[in-house]
Formats: sequence, structure tokens, C-alpha cells
Amino acid sequence: MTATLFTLLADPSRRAILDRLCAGERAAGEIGAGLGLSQPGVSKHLRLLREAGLVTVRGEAQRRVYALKPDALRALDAWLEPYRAFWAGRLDALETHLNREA
Amino acid sequence: MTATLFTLLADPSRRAILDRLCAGERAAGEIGAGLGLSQPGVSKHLRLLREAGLVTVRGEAQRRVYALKPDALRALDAWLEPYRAFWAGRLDALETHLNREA
DNA sequence: CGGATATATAACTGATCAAGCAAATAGCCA
DNA sequence: TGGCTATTTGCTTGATCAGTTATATATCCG
Repeated sequence: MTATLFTLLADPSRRAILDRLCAGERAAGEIGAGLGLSQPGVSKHLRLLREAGLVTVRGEAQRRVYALKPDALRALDAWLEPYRAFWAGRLDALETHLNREA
Repeated sequence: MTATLFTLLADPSRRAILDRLCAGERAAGEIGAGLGLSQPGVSKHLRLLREAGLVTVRGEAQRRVYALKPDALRALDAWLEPYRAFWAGRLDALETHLNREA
């Protein structure tokens, strides 16, 4: 229930779902097709992604159309920032990160 | 053993270790201090991080000094790229990603 | 060598969680 | 209403894995 962003992304199936949604919104059935996963399994992953705010749902007749909502991934981008600064040699950004925890 | 980058980062203790190593290299004991974790626990996490290439070790007398080696995190940065493009509105990069899987 | 310090490995346990099957819900159409 | 499709939810099981204690390895110093 308290699934953090990192634990969510730790699952390959969920990453595959996100990757698939990059191409545009899809119904749950379309998402699961070819994933080598049972349909309820897909639904459960979608539920977690939805609760984490990574995707949005829109009902369309019997189908549930999911769309990517990558705003939540900004947190990952932010987490990565000090390390990106590290390998880019931009030590200024790294120092601001270090000062923040002092 | 086949721990992927995502599963590694899914653990809060390991993220804390990486964050701590941002400030510079540290001996294993220093890393574990204040983490609320037993010494063998820290050692095991360090082993995983080392096997994944996220940190390097250097023996110094009895101590083992660990240093951050963030190159492996570039993979995460690369994974994030299509999504970053998504929220930044740079649809060109997104399309190159989509074409790659066609 | 013997003791002390620092770190790693081994064996075990408990909790988490993904996956499956079965059943329930929701919306459409006759 | 009843049947049909699409999706979600409940329940159970099996595997993974973080954490612990106890033990082993390594390096220094007397």
C-alpha cells in the first residue's frame, strides 16, 4: 500500500506497462496483450500504478483506458540530480545537495 | 544475483548508502553508522552495490573504503529519457524512442 | 604468536509480493 | 431481463529478500 516510486519501478512488468503507455493511451486489455501475464495480473499492476499517480484512468464503455501521467517520475529525476551532477563533473549542484542535509 | 538496477534502488538502506557516499568515500563502518542497521547488513548491501558497479572498493589496512561510481546510474537516466521528454513537451525525443522499438 | 579492530560470509527467519484461479462488478445490446 | 464483453477484486500459494546472530577472514600492533 505504501509502495514507493522505486519499489514500483522495480517490477519489470510495470516498467513494460509504462513503456507501452509511452506510445499513447491504451485500454487495459491492449496493455496486457503480449506481456505474458494473466489479465488480472495486469489489472493489479495498473491499480498500483494508478494509486501512485503514474497513470490515469478514463472509463469508456466497458473498457478502462489508461494514460501515462509521468509527472510522478519527476521525483525520480530529482533524486537522480546529485548523481547526474557527479558524473557530469558539475560539482556545484552536488554541493548544494550536500549543504541541504547539513 | 541478477539484481537489476531498479531492484537495487528499491531498498531504502541502499539509497541511503549511495546518498551518504555522495559526500565522498567512506569506510564500511562509517557508512553503517547511524543507519539503524547491523554491520553484516551493511556489508551485504555494499556487496550488492559493488557487484552492480555502483560503488568501488579500496582496501586500506583493515578497512574497506567505498566510493561512489555513479556511471551505472546513467542507465537510469537513459531509461528516464522518454518520460522526461514526455513531461517537458519535447516530443521529438519521445518519437525516437518509439521508433526504436518498431 | 596472540589480541584487537574491521569487515565479510553463512545459515536462518519473517515479511513482502507477484502470480494464478475463481468470483464479482460494470457497461453494452438483444 | 438475460447474455456478453471488459475489467476488477478476493483468496491462496510460492519465491524472493532484508534483517539477525554467529562465525570466518584479514590486517595491524604488542
